Amino acid sequence: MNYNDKQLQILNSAEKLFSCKGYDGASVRDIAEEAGVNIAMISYYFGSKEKLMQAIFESRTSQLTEKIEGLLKNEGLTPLQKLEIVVDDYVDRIISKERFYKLMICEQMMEKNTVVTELLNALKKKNTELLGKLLKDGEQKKAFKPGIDPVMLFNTMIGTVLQTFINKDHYKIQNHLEQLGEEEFKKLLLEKLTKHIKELFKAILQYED
Amino acid sequence: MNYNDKQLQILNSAEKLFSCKGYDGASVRDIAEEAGVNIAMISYYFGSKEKLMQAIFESRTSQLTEKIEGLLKNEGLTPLQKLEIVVDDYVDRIISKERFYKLMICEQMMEKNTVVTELLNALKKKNTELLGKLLKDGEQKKAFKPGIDPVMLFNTMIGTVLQTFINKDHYKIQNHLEQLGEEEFKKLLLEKLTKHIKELFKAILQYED
DNA sequence: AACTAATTTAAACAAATGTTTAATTTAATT
DNA sequence: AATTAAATTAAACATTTGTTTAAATTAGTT
Repeated sequence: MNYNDKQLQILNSAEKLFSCKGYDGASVRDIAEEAGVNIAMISYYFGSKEKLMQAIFESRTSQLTEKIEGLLKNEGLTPLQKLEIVVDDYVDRIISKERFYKLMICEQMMEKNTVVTELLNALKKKNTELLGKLLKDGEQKKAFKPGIDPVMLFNTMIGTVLQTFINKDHYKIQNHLEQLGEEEFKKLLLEKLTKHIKELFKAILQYED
Repeated sequence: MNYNDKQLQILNSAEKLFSCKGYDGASVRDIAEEAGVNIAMISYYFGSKEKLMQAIFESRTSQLTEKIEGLLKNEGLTPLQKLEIVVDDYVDRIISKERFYKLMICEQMMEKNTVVTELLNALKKKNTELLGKLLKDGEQKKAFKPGIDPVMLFNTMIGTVLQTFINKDHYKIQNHLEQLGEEEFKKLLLEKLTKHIKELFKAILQYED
């Protein structure tokens, strides 16, 4: 789908308000004001509030698995290297698209919008499939222990990152980082998180030697 | 706070509807109907919808850290044994109080209710403090590696469990467990999760030997 | 039985909700 | 310049929202 500037502005404002006030907590008037457009423009362009939500998810999740798919085909990398790139990619993605991932959690919990739910289910299936392949490949090459559940591994990665982000103020205080600006803090979190998750993965996936 | 039967019924119904429809998505009429009481009873007993939300959090979080505090004082256990009990306790708690923990995630993300936010912040602080002490103790006894961040460890535990629960339908399908009943499935998840998290913790906390 | 306090009710309140309308302005095409 | 299509607007629409009211009922006390 190709959106014009005004449509993109509405999508961004809606994503922002949905993520910090919730779907029902953010009114179309709120969204219109934030986007600087008339209320009627939302129905005009997207049909309804519900379809606006769907449009957010469709636009934000398109070409999401492509990067991982390309990575898996790369023959020059070891399974562990590939896995580390997957971690880098996911942590970075969640951090840079924080709002959308917050929205995603809510939608996964509530399951109010059928279209969104089905879109996310397809995405989860695809992701599990790709990670499963990577694990199987590593297993065959004696790089990973056998019998690792890709879903569990995925949940640890995503869960850790999201939980850290949901509690990032608490993390900031606990680690005495109050003086850091938002961008610096995000950078630090990204480094800490990728390191932590890679350690976790290596520890349970690799053979001790 | 001591609540009578009718108040408890309202609290339960509100928790249920808030967790599956969101705070703004669940109307006081919905809640009253679910609880089988007149709409006005909510204002009568709790003052307002907002204060009803606060009452849920206050009633569900009281005496939450006591168990962990008692555990830490127990001199007969090794730091690793204590940590494993903490994991058992948290996984079980989240699984048996799924609704409330869903609510908690939402509230942590939105931060709309100041009273709830402050209550949760105090809880996080206390939890980090307790886990930090346990890690320090294990460090001194040469059971754990030094320099582990308690917040990061906590986020991995809570994040993994919550993420698994948010995606439990997907987990069910991926592991071909569709025939299992809800209770059986929960039991299986509990076992899988505690095992997985304990493995993670041991792998990054203990010295290789 | 009489009285008081607590509970429960249906109805009403204003405010806010998502969506639509019909008129107007802007842009594009002929 | 005239015509058509697209974009934008303020106002109105019917519902739904959280809360309050004032009357009715129930329970507890004297």
